[in-house]
Amino acid sequence: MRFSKMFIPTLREVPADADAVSHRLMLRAGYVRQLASGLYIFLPLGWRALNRINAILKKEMESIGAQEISMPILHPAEIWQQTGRWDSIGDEMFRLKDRTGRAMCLGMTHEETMTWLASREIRSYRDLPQIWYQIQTKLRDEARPKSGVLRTREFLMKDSYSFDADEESLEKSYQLHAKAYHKIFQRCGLKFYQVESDPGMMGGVVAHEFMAPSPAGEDEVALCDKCGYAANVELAKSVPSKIKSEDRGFEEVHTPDKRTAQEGDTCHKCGAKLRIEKCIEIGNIFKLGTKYSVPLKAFFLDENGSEKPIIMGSYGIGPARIAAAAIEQNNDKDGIIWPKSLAPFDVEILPLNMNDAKTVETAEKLYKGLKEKGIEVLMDDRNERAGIKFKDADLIGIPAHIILGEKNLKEGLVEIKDRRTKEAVKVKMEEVVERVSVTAPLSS
RNA sequence: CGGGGCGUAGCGCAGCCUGGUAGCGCGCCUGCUUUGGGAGCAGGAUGCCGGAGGUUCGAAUCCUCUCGCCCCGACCA
Repeated sequence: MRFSKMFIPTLREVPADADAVSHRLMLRAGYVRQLASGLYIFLPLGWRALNRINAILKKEMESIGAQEISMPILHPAEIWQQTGRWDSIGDEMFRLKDRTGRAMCLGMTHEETMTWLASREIRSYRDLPQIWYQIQTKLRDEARPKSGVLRTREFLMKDSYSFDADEESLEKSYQLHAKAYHKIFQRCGLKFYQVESDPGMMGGVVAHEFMAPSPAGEDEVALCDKCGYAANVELAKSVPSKIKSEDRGFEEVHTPDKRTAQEGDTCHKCGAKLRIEKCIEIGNIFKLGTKYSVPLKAFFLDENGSEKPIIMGSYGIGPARIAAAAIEQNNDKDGIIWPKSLAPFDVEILPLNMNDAKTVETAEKLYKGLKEKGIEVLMDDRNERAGIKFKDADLIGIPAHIILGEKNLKEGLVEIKDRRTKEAVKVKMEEVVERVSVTAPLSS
């Protein structure tokens, strides 16, 4: 795409309201704009990055046999009343009435609708197992939206739901998801941990969260570097350090079976010191059992003809959180440094002087050549000064820059620069396309 | 929902304490010059000072109410 024709409103100055690094950079680099508290508009660059994440999600979900469907986001109250969550969830649920006065709500998640579907369509053990997923909007009236795109009131979520005949089969579905999640986050270039977590309102027995370490995160994870134990501090098993508890004095009320792990505590498994790290929750997986299938009457007949509730699991990933976490983990003073798999474009061409015929001609040739190789190219064809192009390119964070300067061109050379290392190599014009197509990922 | 902060030009801010009819930087528009790290000169446009009510001869400034946004906490499929 041509920069001159694309809507990329970069900001020189830091918007006052943005605090988290990812939030600041997404605003400055022209990826998002805020409509209201907790409501974000994704601009062309932001939407491209999100779609790259979604493509990875789809591919990895399909590879474990999950089937994509699409659920409404407007739900009738009845199904939520049947599972009891209509009453157990408070102000966080957006509620409304339709014109006839029927109570409705906006979907915070889709266990109810998915289970409703299963209850109508799945009758026999022969229909199982199933995994259904969608990438769908969720709405939650958050008490406090914060940190840009990290905690919003409306957001996209990849949510999948497994339907199995028994516990062993559920375990398989659960492990398939865990493995797929590892692949997904690896492909997204994230540093992350899988940790034990509190099922919370979901009401299952087993749950894990996928956590991307970042100071902007809202969660804390207790990690043992020695034996690999990792859990959300909310339920991490740990041995409190004596010295520490004495320091805290008598104000501290000890509740031994339910305490939050703290820095300095020791691992209950191996006795080594636990480390606490702030993290962004980028995904979670839950074993739900029959919590939803029983109230919504999602039953099937087993081999012996006896009626049993479907055993369920549910699994979520927040694409916008992946994007934000990737930025949190990959940036420098000049801007974003996208992992190659998530960048809105593979390479950016910077023709420094658009008034120089040779520069323009070469840029056009490279632009065409790269596109023919299936490489996503952004060409900064604006009639701007070199400095502005460099600054914007660094901000936007496309991993590779091809720099066309007059002097180099006279010798038939162009520069290929790595956004992360800032190292540039001079390459013969004719070799550029070949060279870049080796390093840049073809969009897959 | 508790605590704190902030709403003045597209963005960042000053002005408010001590009322007198709105300013700076960047951006934007025009022209010329410039073109390897956010250019120079010359001209130009832009404000319901978040909203409502009040005090006053006079309100961005003082008072009351209200709306919005951010941060801390509580909360959080």
